[in-house]
Amino acid sequence: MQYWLMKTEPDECSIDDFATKPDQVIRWDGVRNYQARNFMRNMAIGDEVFIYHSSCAKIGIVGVVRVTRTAYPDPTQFDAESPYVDKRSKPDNSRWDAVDLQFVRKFARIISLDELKKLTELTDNPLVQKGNRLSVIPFSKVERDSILAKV
DNA sequence: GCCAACGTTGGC
DNA sequence: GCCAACGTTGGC
Repeated sequence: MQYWLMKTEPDECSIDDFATKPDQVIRWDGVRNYQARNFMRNMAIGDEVFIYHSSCAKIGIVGVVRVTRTAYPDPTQFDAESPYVDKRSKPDNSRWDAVDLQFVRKFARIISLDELKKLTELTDNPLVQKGNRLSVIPFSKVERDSILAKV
């Protein structure tokens, strides 16, 4: 079992999109950063993923989802209508990947960025470091447990 | 809306 | 391979 965190703008995809359809899987596409993509390629079925709401009024960790399908070519990169289209990516040499995710739980409250910054277990985690833009972040079990203890 | 920090691109 | 220019992220 591995642990991860993924950032999302709740206008695009929020924990409520998962919570309102807990039996459905949601394709997590649109990741266009190589480091984040490589982390996605390391995900396994059943891995836990914290959902983090960014660029919004209430920034922080809002719940947990799990991986139901490991990395596969992100179809939006070939979709001319998609804002995520990448004309340099070819179907026989795909550049970007998606994973499928399913709801696990929504926290009773948001664990805010301010709180996360105060957790000593997270001091070295990119999430709380200034200027970090990584949208898929691996978490150790210690880091993960420190967050669940705050819920 | 601002802007610092960052990743990517492309000319050389 | 270097690095300036550019576009994007994301907190404030």
